[in-house]
Amino acid sequence: MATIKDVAALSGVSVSTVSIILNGKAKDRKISVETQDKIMEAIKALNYRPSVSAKKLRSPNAKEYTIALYWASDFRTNYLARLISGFQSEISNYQYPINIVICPYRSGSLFLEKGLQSDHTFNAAIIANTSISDMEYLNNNLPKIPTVLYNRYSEQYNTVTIDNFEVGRKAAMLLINKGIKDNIGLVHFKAPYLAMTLRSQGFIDTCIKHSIQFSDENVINTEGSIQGGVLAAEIFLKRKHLPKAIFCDSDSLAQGLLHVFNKKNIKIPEDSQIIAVGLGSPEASQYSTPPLTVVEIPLEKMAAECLRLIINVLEHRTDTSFHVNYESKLIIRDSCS
Amino acid sequence: MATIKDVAALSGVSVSTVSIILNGKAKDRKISVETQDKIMEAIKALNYRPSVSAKKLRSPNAKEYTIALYWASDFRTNYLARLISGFQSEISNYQYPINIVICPYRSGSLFLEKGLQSDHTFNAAIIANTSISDMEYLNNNLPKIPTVLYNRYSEQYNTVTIDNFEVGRKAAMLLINKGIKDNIGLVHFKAPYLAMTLRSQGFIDTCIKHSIQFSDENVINTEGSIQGGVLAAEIFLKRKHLPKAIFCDSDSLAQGLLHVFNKKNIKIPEDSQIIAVGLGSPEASQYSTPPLTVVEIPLEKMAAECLRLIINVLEHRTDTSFHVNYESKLIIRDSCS
DNA sequence: CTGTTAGCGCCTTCAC
DNA sequence: GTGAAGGCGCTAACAG
Repeated sequence: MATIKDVAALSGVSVSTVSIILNGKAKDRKISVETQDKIMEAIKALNYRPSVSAKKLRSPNAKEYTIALYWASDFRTNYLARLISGFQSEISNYQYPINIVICPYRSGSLFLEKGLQSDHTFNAAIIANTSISDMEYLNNNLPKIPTVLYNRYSEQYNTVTIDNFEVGRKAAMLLINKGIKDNIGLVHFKAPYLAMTLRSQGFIDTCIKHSIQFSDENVINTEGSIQGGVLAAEIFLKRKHLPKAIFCDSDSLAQGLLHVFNKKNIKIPEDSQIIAVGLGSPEASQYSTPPLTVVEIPLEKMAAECLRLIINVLEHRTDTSFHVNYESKLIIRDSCS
Repeated sequence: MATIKDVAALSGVSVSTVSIILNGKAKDRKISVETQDKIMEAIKALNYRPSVSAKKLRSPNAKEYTIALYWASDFRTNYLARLISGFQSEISNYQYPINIVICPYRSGSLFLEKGLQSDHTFNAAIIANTSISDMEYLNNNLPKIPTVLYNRYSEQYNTVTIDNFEVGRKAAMLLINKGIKDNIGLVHFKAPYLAMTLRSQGFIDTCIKHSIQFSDENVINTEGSIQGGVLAAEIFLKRKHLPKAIFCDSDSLAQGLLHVFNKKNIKIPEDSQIIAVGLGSPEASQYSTPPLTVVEIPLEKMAAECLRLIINVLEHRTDTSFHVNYESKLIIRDSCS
């Protein structure tokens, strides 16, 4: 990048002259129009852009933190919206600016992200939805900046989590307590994410533990979108018997099921009950047709906590690493009641 | 904020010693443990935090832009998610990092945002969902950094817009072409946002122009959430005659109507047709019960365009200010077909 | 083992 | 009208 010095050299004046013009004080200092034009030309020719770092360094520096949120770009921006809400509410508690920078990364390629390995980009980082290989990378390459993991656990990191296995277990227990004994369906997004696998595992293990039939035929891997739920529903409809109850690893998937079942006049919950993990907008689950029973994940609170804790680290209020665990909450609505 | 110099002074060593320790090179340089402890203590005592600006300034500076997105915090984070998607896809076209910082602001209080009036915070800004008073402020106080307005028009700014009036007109024309002649409802979020007002206005004016009855009783102001739509639906249900068609100024509102109408076994579109402005997840409208007819706003494309254009400005590829206008798109689905 | 110093890009004060 | 110099916080030689 060209500097003010380059501009000065090219236009044959001194740096201070350039600086004066850049700051719109040309009139005050009575700089000749020719000089100004010369300098403007040089600026364009060199594609000069002022360095915010240099400016910030010089200015009486107010306190300010810039915190990166690493977000796998194949994850639903719906969930991201909930984290941002959480950050917003936490940020309002502070007197100084806290900048959240959204850093999308390709799942499995977190190692490409230079920001984590440099200490001149962000003050701290919050890392969300890492895949198993991303976790492996992180465990072998500690970032240069303070870091919290969002909904992932590692001894070596600060973490804010929920018990994902328990999420699946809660869903299974609801069905079990309702006396359902067989023909249970499971829809999930097949991907290398531990959190998801744990939820499904919690569901399956709990079913099996209570000697509930669980046929592989009723486990459907699909995309993590409403469309994915639509596809899953169509597969279920081709079977002889619709599952009596279906666990969806996200509410997006469940919305897809609801759509298809409603269209085909399949009654929910009479013909098939639906329960989902609450990751998207809680309002959307609450007001779907019919309202969706969910194991709600407190994404906003977790995000706010991540931010609060990482700021504590930045301010030297925390010495050791922390591991905070949140509770998921079963919300029973008409889709499974 | 304390500096490395303060730390050095307090612990009675030189700045370089502190720097060595901060960068984890204590072992290499064989700094005594006592010195290290002394320094660590001083760091905590002074609550010292390294300045990223100073570090960045010193390091061989790769090109990088930090762009602020000003987003009114009372707006739905759903819509925000779509902008972020748009940014993501655009960012992937560049070889250097483009950091998007989400700056939430209180609607009507954009003037409090110091980042716009300083040039040592962000390289550029994208400003979204300004209220009428925010626009007034902006027109009288040009920011110090290159700026684009998102879905707002002003001569003095770069702008990326849609024709909001036309959005309402399109919705009205659909109903008119279907031969609906009276008892039309309108649900919107009453707030000082020009874009919304324009959409409603476009709808109302078009109805009136085609000599369609339009009673004020059928215009409902509510919150801009699904809950708001639920409330609106309940108000409609208390009337003698349900509107034959209802225009919702956002799909969130429409989801609330769908929920209530479905529950009360009111048939859509037979008993009442629903048409909405598509601001939330397009997938959610597509797969609701019934699928929702929307005038879809290309939020992602507009966001990507904002970013592309503002980078052109930063790179001196654009000289004059620009005004780009996007087309909304009527998508007819079962709720009004 | 630790200290001194130059310089990253920029702006401001002072001098010419 | 314009230039020279100092310093913002930090690191990396280079000196001891």
